Formats: sequence, structure tokens, C-alpha cells
Amino acid sequence: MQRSSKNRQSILECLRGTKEHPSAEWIYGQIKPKHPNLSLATVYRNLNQLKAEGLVRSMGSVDGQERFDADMTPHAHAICARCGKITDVAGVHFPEELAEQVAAATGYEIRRQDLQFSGICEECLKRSAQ
Amino acid sequence: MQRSSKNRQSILECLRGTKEHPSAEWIYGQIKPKHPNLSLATVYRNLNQLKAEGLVRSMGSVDGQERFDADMTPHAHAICARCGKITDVAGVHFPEELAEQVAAATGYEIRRQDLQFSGICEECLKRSAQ
DNA sequence: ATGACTGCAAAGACTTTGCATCTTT
DNA sequence: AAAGATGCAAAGTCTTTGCAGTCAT
Repeated sequence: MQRSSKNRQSILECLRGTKEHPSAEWIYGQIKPKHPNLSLATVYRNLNQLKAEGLVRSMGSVDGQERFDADMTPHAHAICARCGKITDVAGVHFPEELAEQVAAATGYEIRRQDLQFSGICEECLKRSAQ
Repeated sequence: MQRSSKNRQSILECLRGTKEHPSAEWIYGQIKPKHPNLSLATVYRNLNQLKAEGLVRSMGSVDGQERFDADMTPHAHAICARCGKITDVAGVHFPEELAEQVAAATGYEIRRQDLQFSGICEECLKRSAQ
């Protein structure tokens, strides 16, 4: 049986309190100052556990690092191909019936759908304009 | 300037000739028998190069391995969370105007959009039904 | 007490890189 | 001959794991 753990709690709170869609290491960097003997392995272990519990999901890897999100509501993302930033996109909804179409076409039992846009973010555009 | 290379050629053909959305290692395994002194590093190097040229794209990582696709036409994918298989989904089109909405909402210059479904594939469903 | 959680260091897995050699132009 | 491409082995990254000690129940 699972117990309560301050580390796991902090990790979840950290993830819920940011829009960074961060990597394990970023989370570690945030929490470490307050819990000086936290280790990176614990962050990885807890992220995997939270993922298995469905409290957190993986956004896939950007530049070789897995990125996480605690916002489990369906929403689209935009990823900057240059700096790796991940931005939530509000107000873009994909029709629910798509999942059924896909299930019919592929035989899959669909559990999740992700709509991901990739391009260059506003800051990177400005930076390269100069 | 770039030169022609049998290795790169083979890798591209391999990728174009399969629906596996394979990893570097899978491609290596396919080509190695015909080119016995091919090295895995070369596969990685060429995949990166092909990616930079826009002839190949990355599907993101599945179980820690990056997966590639040479089909550059917009299409949706279904990924099996159990076995990692990636299946093309035909006939599911996302409205083009979405990209514009996203650009307006985020300030990004959108270059690509990916629609990804994840769930359990037909074979895995059968397997677990027994 | 028991089983879960943790830190640390070591191990693992995937990918990249340095370098000498071989190819293509 | 010059610039790319390659093989091999070594190095790098990110992530997981083994183990002994700690903590929650």
C-alpha cells in the first residue's frame, strides 16, 4: 500500500503550480532548496509513480528530456522547436467523435488524444528578428 | 556540401518502405545484413541529417527510443501504450484553420501539427482478453 | 514491526562525438 | 586533393536500480 510522502507531495504541488511542463531535473531544482537532501532519483521514482496513478502525464521528450504535466484536462500544446518551451493552448478543442473514428479505423481502444503544434515561439521569433 | 551516400540512401528507403515508425536500432537491424559493416552511429548521424533536411521526422520517443517516420504528409497516429506500436490513421483530418487559431492565441509561428491518439492496439486487446 | 520511501552511488540505455580512414566529387 | 561520410570505441545524457537506512502506519 502507498503511503504519504512529503517528497511526492512537493513534486505534485510543484507540477501543479507551474506552466512550465518541466523535466525531472527542473522540478528537482525547484524543490531541492527547500528539501536539501532530496535526490534526483526520488524525483524520477515519484514522477513515475504519479504517472501510473494518473495524477501526472508525460508530454513526451524534448531535447532528450521527458516533460511532465499535471493538468489532466484535455488541452492542446504548442512546442517551440528552438527553445523547447511548451505552451498550453486554450480554446482549441478537438471533436470528441474523432476518437471513435480512430477506434473504428484502427481497432485501438483509445484512451487519450493529444493535439500538439510545433513551431517557433514568440520570444524566439523576436530574438531572431534582430 | 552534401554528398551521396549509400548508407543514407538505404536508411531513407528503409524508412519509406515500412509502416513501423521504427527506432534507429530497428533500422540498423534491417540494413545491417546487406551492409555488414554499417555502424549504429552512422544510422543515428544520418537520421539526424535527414531530419534536418526535412526528409524524415521524429515521432517522439516511445519507451526511451526515438521513433522516425518518412511519411511527411499530415496524418494522425495511434500509439499503443502497451507494445509501443505506432499506427497511421487514415482519414482523420484536423481543420487547417486550427493552426491559425493557435498562432493567434500563442504568438507562435506554427510549422507542424500532430494529432496523436494513445490507447491499446487490437493485438494487445486480444492478448489480454484471454 | 512491517512495508513503503529515500539517498547515494552504481548500473543501464540510448545517443553523440573524436579520430583515423575511406569515399565521393 | 578537398570535403564528406564512416566505423569503432569512448564519452555523454538521461533514467533506473540495488541497497542499507529512515519513516509512516
